[in-house]
Amino acid sequence: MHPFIRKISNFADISAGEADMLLDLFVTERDYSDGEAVFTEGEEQTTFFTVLEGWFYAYAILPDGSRQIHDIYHAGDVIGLDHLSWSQATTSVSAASNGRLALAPLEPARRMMAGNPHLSAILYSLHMLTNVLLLDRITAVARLGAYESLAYFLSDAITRRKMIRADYPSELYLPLNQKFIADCLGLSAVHVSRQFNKLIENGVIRRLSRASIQILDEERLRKIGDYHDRYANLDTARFETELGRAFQESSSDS
Amino acid sequence: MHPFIRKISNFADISAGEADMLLDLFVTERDYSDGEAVFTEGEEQTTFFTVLEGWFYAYAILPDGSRQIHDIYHAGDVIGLDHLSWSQATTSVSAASNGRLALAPLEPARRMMAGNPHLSAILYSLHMLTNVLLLDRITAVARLGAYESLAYFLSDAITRRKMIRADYPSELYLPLNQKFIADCLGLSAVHVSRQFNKLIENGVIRRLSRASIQILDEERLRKIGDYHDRYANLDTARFETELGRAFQESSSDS
DNA sequence: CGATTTGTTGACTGGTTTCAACAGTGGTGG
DNA sequence: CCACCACTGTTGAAACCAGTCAACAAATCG
Repeated sequence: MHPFIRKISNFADISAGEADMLLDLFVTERDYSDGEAVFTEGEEQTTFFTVLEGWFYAYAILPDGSRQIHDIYHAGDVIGLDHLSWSQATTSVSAASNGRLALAPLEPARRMMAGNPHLSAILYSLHMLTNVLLLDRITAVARLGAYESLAYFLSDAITRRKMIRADYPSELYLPLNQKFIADCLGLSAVHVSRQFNKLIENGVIRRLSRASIQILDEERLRKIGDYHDRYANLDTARFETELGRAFQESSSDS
Repeated sequence: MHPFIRKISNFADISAGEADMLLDLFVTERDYSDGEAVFTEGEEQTTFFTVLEGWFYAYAILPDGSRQIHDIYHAGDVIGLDHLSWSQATTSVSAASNGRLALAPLEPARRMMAGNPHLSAILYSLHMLTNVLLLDRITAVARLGAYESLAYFLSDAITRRKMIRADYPSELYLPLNQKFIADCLGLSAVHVSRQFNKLIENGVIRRLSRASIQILDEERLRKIGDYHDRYANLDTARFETELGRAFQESSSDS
């Protein structure tokens, strides 16, 4: 199944026809190599994206040259929905590994959203979800120490992986170097290294290879990072019945 | 003019009829006194809100008892739009001063959004705006020092005030104590006090009374906090013409 | 006017950064 | 296949920023 549809079906019922409508928006695919820029802050935008394969990330560069990473995108995630409201990108996005994106021009997407309020509602909900997750991240970054903050980061990475494969194994493949993680959390790479080893010492995780770790005690990791699983609490029933029905009624009304 | 409409008209053309449709959603008004809870994380929700008067804020309490403030709401801001997707509140909201809210039940709101894609698009855009602002806040909190971070906070407060009155004076009324600001930025109250005085020493701001300050050098303040005015860059023309038109066409099509 | 809350100041502590040197790893080309 | 090189992660020492604690001052409220 297409990763985008797989992700959506985690929290919303979507018919085969609707899935096709969504996928029809993505008229182009493109490969990116590790480190390649997808777009840069300020550039004029005419498409949005979904990740087919690989890791991508959004970031900003500060006046002093340091980098703040805003978000990491895995297979199935949507990139650049904000291009619907800003013609110019508000952040920069690059590839964190070799990968592949599907591109959807904005115009047909706008029409599709207008014509299909149910799908529109799903995208709306997806957007709210990222918003709530962002608030959790602010909390983690602003109020937790480096050790806890890193635990939060890893918990989130696991949870997001599980969205794509429920039976995701306890090995977590993380093709992100420690400078990268540091720039997510507002820490220094050196300190991330220390906290990483502290998690290993405490028996919470184990290193399998350079780019992958094994989670030994997932529950403890989540507790350290005070991680709330917002996906689980997303009220899909309500969303489907009330919001979806309201939209569907109205579109068949007129 | 109603503060909610005044805020929206800052970045979207809205007809008198549409404004009335929106305002009709708010069937109740209620007064809150300083410190009173509007709702608490986990509580079942059946309405969303807009601020008529006073200051409100969203926050979370961490396991160690510390508080992270997620957002501050002024007159015209919307509270609890996420209740459309979660039946239970994901954060807590309280009054930061005496104030007044207008309440809108969710059901009619859903129907209105489904039936009027133009208004729906406006709300969608409003949501994207808060999302982009959140990313800026993460950057400020995670990567800037306390001095810069405070400058960011004040810049944002000014900008948001100006959304309601373009001719807003250089005096900024801030009925928020320093512990409150500290909890926004993930700092200690003591340290906020020190950075505040540093801004005063440097001639950037001046204290008028306990609860209000005067901005002496607004541009410098923004520069210190690396503040980007996202409202200014919101592409209203594109939003109005393309997205609005697409929605309007489709609703008159069928 | 006294009581409570809020802001200020100083000394101390602790977490995090920075710098520098080094080790391990992977990749590349000879 | 090996030698070399670049990149990434590790470790220690020192500096720095921010937190904590405590005492006090100032403002606000009843």
